[in-house]
Amino acid sequence: MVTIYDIAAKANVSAMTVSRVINNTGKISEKTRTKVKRVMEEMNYVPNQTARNLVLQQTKLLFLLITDITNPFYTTVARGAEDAAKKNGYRLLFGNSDENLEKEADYITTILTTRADGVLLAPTGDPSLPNIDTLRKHAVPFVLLDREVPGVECDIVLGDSKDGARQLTEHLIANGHTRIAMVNGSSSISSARLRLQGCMEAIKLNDIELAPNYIFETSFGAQHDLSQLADWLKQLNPMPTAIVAGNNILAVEILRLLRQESITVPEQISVVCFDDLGPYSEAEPFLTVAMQQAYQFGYMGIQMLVDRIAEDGKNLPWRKIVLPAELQIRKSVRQLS
Amino acid sequence: MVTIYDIAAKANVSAMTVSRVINNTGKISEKTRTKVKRVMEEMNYVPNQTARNLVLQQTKLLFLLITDITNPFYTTVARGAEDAAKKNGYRLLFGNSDENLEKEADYITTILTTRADGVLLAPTGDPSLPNIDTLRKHAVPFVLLDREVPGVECDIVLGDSKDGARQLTEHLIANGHTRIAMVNGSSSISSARLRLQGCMEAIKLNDIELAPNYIFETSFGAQHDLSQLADWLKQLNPMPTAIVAGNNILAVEILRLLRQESITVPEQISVVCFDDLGPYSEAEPFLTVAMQQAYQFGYMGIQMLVDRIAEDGKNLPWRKIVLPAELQIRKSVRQLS
DNA sequence: GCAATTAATGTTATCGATAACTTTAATCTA
DNA sequence: TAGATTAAAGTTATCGATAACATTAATTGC
Repeated sequence: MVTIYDIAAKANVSAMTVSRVINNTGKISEKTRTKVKRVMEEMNYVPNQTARNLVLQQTKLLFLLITDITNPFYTTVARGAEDAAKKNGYRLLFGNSDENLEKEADYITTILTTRADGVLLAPTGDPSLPNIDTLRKHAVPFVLLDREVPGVECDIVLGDSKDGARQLTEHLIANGHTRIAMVNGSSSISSARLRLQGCMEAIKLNDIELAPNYIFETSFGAQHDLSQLADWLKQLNPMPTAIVAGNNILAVEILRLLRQESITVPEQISVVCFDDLGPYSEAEPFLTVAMQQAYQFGYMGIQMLVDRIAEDGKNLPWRKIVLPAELQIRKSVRQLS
Repeated sequence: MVTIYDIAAKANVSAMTVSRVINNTGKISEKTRTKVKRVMEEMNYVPNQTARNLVLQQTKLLFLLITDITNPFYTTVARGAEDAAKKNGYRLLFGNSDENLEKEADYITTILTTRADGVLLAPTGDPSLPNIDTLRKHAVPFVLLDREVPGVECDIVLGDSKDGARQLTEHLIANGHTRIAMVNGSSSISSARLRLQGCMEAIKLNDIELAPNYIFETSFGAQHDLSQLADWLKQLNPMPTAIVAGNNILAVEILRLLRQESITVPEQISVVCFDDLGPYSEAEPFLTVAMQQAYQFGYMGIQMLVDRIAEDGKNLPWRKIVLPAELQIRKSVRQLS
């Protein structure tokens, strides 16, 4: 590989002069500048970022750790993050924790080792606290994504989970539904808790009664096995007329189960959920959802992270951005009577 | 940040001894090993990968450059790639060229600068040749993904595009279709060419005639604007009874257009395509597709790349893997009399 | 019991860049 | 025109690790 010294030798200048030309710093005569540039061209010189990182003590690398790479919500987040990173002169590394605390811990180690300049992190849930503490201990700037963690004061981008869930539920109620069930992610995840709260509030405000077993708690990730969900559904008596899914992935699983059981949507049961289903939903607009501004999650998250890195964490107060969710009415809710 | 020297000082040994403990090399007495390890624990030591990269002349970083991050095919590829990278002790950096040659060139520069050890590359098409030449010039090991580029001898993972397209078309013909149109990606992309060929072969073998204007060429990416596609469709006379889409994204766009025009699928027109639509297709199995082994694309691609890096490009012959596509019959094809 | 091994550790140079300081030559000022 | 200033370079040290070689102490063999 061609180094700065090879260029220096061929151009008959010192390495420092070459460095100055590359970085446009210091005073360089036009003559040597063009000469050095020509030699760099000739020799196909590419700066060694590794060496630069070492001396500059920064990598210009940010890390985005998401919990489910197959979820279009996170794919879109990634896009926004990528664009914002690029705009700010950073590159972006991705990781996927699969809603798994150990994988998350692994990635945190990777992040420390990689010496990324900062992390945009969707924690797996409240138990992520030790992992986040590791970041803090090593003074790695980070911004949380989508989920709050009790005990962690930091910059964060959230969706308005409570309000979104309330909207979904109100919509069901407005369509005459009163037997509303909910399939939700783990209660150790702040957004899952808020979605449940939003749902319950709407129900209470409308003087509806809800049996406790109408709420099923599982993981936000794809289910390997639908049998538990199936058992839960079968045991409900009377059957709910509508199900609120805590996110898009759970909605897909519910749809899959209902197909399997030959229960039609929305004729026999209505289904709504949080988060959209990606490009496919445009072609076959079916599910009624509370749509989140996924791209903005990523974009603003990275923006806050970059600001935090620039401020060196000194005087900038913690910032919290809450992005509203918007009800997108489609065809998965039946109008009752 | 704690360095190897801080550990050395506190443990009363040399930096080299610490390095040996970290890397489990050389001979170290059990006593000093445990002492050093304890000090590392105490001081929260994390090795500086940047420094290591510099001296070892490798980054243990691989780069995956895909052409569309919103396409579930590539998301799944990414998963396979991530798993394979991890298994081989590498980390993976992603990039998204958006089917755009300039963005691709940008990423190639990033890759050179990052000093990634290798690249798994889905080229935007035949015009990617100069970008690939840049990689070659700098001796960066790479493996191509999904698309061949004339003039480039290298390791490559492909899908059997021709056969897949043939299967799709034969399926349409078997269902009584004879007026078959195709919406395809750019003919500067090898897989698009092969898919067209496969389609044509099936048509010819069955003595069907096909007007040239039944073939519409566009980009494999999402269309900003459906009007061109709409114009093309309207001008067809007679209307086709079936459309073969060159990939999943195009199929979604076609479905979107047909909805907009109130043309029902499959009643008025049948639609099939290459590549599956991700998890949703399980919940709402609708489109008949030629399913590709996306995960394997990524997994085997990285595996080949790692082998190539290990062999230092010397004696290993170029390898070409062709993964079959499998017809997945669902509900978007109408049986004609 | 003493040279020859071997085990355990230390020293120095290096990777490729940049920061901080130094040197040389050219230009300016009174 | 001498001394001060500035422009345009060059030198040396450094970032944090590891490779290669050097050193010391302990153990072995005959």
